[in-house]
Amino acid sequence: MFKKETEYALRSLVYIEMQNKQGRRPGIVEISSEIDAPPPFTAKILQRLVRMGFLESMKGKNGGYFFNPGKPPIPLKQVVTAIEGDKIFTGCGFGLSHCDESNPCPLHDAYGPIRETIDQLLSNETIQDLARKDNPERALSRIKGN
Amino acid sequence: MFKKETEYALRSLVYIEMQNKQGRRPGIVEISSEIDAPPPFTAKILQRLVRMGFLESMKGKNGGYFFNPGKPPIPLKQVVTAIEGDKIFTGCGFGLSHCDESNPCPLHDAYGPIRETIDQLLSNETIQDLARKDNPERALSRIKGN
DNA sequence: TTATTAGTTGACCAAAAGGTCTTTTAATCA
DNA sequence: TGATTAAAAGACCTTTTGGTCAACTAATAA
Repeated sequence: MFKKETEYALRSLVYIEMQNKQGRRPGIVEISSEIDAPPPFTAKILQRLVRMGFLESMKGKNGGYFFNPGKPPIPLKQVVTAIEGDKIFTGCGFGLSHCDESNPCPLHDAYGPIRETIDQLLSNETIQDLARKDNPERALSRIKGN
Repeated sequence: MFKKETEYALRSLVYIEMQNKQGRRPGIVEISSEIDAPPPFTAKILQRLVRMGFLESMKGKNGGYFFNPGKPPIPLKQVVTAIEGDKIFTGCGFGLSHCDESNPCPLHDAYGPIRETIDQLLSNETIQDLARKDNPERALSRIKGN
């Protein structure tokens, strides 16, 4: 569904939000270990997310990653489009150009609802929603990757 | 949604079926041009599909690709899994392992229906269905890629 | 004010996906 | 049978994705 970079980004953000709510600012080593991702790759991805304004970071002792509590919750769609673009929300399931209601490709009618469902889910769910879904211990035990 | 190889495979198969129904056996040059894919890459993909038994080919004059009319229609899911595996039908949308009903990851409940919809569509639709969806001229004009 | 902690940066490497090219093999028709 | 047509096969190349590494910079606490 998503590429690795997007998966790691989503998992990192959810984990960081969970820790922030406990008053902690997790660092790269902790985050990458908890979400089961390679530390240097995780660092690179988080740097990008910081530059794009999704979250903030602090160097030095007690440093780490954290969300600006003043900002609104972040829909998953924002993260996905920032990393992968909007092809998944607009593109044709069959890989065809010139595919719309008036000139549908053979798969258009069938694929439309799928695209709709994906779009709605990722528009409505936020990082903060996901971090809230469970109590922290249970969520933590299941956020590990494959 | 799919990788290029899968897209080209599906488009090639639909085009070949459409031509077969007109009593023709299209070759690589014709197919790749009609579906807007690179000829050598298309050749490679079709060779694989032939080896996997999805269709047959003939060398020499009047040669080309064709389906064995005795075989049953081919669900899109068969082609997709043969090329990409079944990750799209079984994997977790969030990229997590250990994700099932009894131990759901944060996205599990929301993603389930999407996976279901995709699975059903690709299980029910066949190459032959798609080739039948329109009259050949209209279908041909819209099967071109992006 | 310096040692330590922790994020930043950019160059680099490896694997997979996407794509090309050349040689060989097989079928058919003149 | 030989010329022609068209697929088969495999080596090779390029780009993207995934991932690593080492040097650098900033914050802070002792």
